[in-house]
Amino acid sequence: MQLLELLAQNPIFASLSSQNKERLVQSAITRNYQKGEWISHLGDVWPYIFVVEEGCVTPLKESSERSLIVVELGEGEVFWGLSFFLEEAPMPVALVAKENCRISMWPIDHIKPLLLENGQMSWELTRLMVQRMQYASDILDEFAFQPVTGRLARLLLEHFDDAVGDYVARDMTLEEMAARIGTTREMVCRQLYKFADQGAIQINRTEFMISDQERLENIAGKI
Amino acid sequence: MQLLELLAQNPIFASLSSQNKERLVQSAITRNYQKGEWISHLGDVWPYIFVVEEGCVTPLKESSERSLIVVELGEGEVFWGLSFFLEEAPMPVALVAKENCRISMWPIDHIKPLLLENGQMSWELTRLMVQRMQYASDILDEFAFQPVTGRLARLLLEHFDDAVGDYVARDMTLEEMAARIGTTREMVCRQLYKFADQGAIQINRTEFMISDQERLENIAGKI
DNA sequence: TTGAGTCTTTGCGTTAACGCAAATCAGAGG
DNA sequence: CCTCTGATTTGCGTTAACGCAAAGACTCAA
Repeated sequence: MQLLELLAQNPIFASLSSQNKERLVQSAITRNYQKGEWISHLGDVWPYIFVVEEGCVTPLKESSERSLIVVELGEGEVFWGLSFFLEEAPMPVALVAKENCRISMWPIDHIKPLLLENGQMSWELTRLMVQRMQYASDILDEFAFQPVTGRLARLLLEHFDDAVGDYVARDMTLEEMAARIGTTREMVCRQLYKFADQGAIQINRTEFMISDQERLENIAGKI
Repeated sequence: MQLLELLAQNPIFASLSSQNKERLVQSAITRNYQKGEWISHLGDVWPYIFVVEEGCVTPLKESSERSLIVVELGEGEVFWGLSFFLEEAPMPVALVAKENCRISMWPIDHIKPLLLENGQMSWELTRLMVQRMQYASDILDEFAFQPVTGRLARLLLEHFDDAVGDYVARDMTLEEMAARIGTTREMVCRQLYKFADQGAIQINRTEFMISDQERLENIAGKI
């Protein structure tokens, strides 16, 4: 999709005059990234806001030995570095291209004037921020209150919703699942086969299906 | 301190005309809460923004059997329910009075017009939001990557900074510490005495001191 | 077809975290 | 001073989570 169209469809940019939108398209810094390439690093001061034009970007946290995939940003989604709003604030996540992708970004100087004079744009930005807060809050909930078992069950339910009653290819590696729920690939593997023992799922090396959704939901919610 | 003065000192409200500030003081819903009283509950739709006039309010998360104290809001600090910005969004935390306190709050209808016409106010609000994000992100980091040991060490360092080299009263219960780092009081107790064994702190039933700050910092950072 | 590289699976041993219950202690109030 | 209440401490047993290493299986390209 054209950048202009993406902006028009995004609640944050939609309220701008078409002249302003055009201008943004002109001034955008557009870049392509290969799968696996790093767009920015944890701790960077990275004062940009960007929109994903094509492909998929994943913000992720890292420590020695572990990483945590926080979310996936697909076409049309907007994200920004904290120092976009707060000078010197370092990135709390790194940005990595999950697939080959193209993003368009703007430094704060290009956007702040628009925000200050355009209340609606600020408002929508604030709303998006609140959504992100809500999301972050849910993740924290899981980490604080749910054991690995519950977090994995939840991941399966939301990521493999088309696997209810049907075998589908396992399109996430154990490593990736582990990174999404904050554990190790071995743990994920063991848990998967434990779910299978309990009859909630069926699994083999390459395929997978949710055979008893309700049971899996119980595991996700209550244990 | 007078509400008007609190508003004047708060970055968010400071940019308003004094007339608008006066008006806010007039229209504020001011309430007193007893220590331990609940101001709002987890999951409520609570479309208010408020400032703590006196005392201390703690947002906390709850599950059966556990609770997690996210932060403490002291005099002059501002907080809001998510549905202040996002209709129907439920509170991701409950609000509890940590001490007797007084807060002044406003429903969204009173604030939104100010935000839309006052870019500076929106901007400051956004900045505060970003700070909160950063904070939330740090908490998530701890939960995802740090074991109980590290989280507790960190808590000691930041909450008992006056205990470096001096005995101070233990003014947090084990239960409270547990709630701050997401574990149980027994775990906290055991860990404290383990720190003492390692020579990082000295502790008895009522008092406590950090005898080797550096060692504690090592535990907080690296383990 | 072979071989390197990548994933997955599993066995084994270790440490972390937990839950329960009993024992102990400090402080408040009579 | 005595008692009661609530907080702390500790012992014990159990489960969850982990790390390492080895063994299979699959992919892709030479």
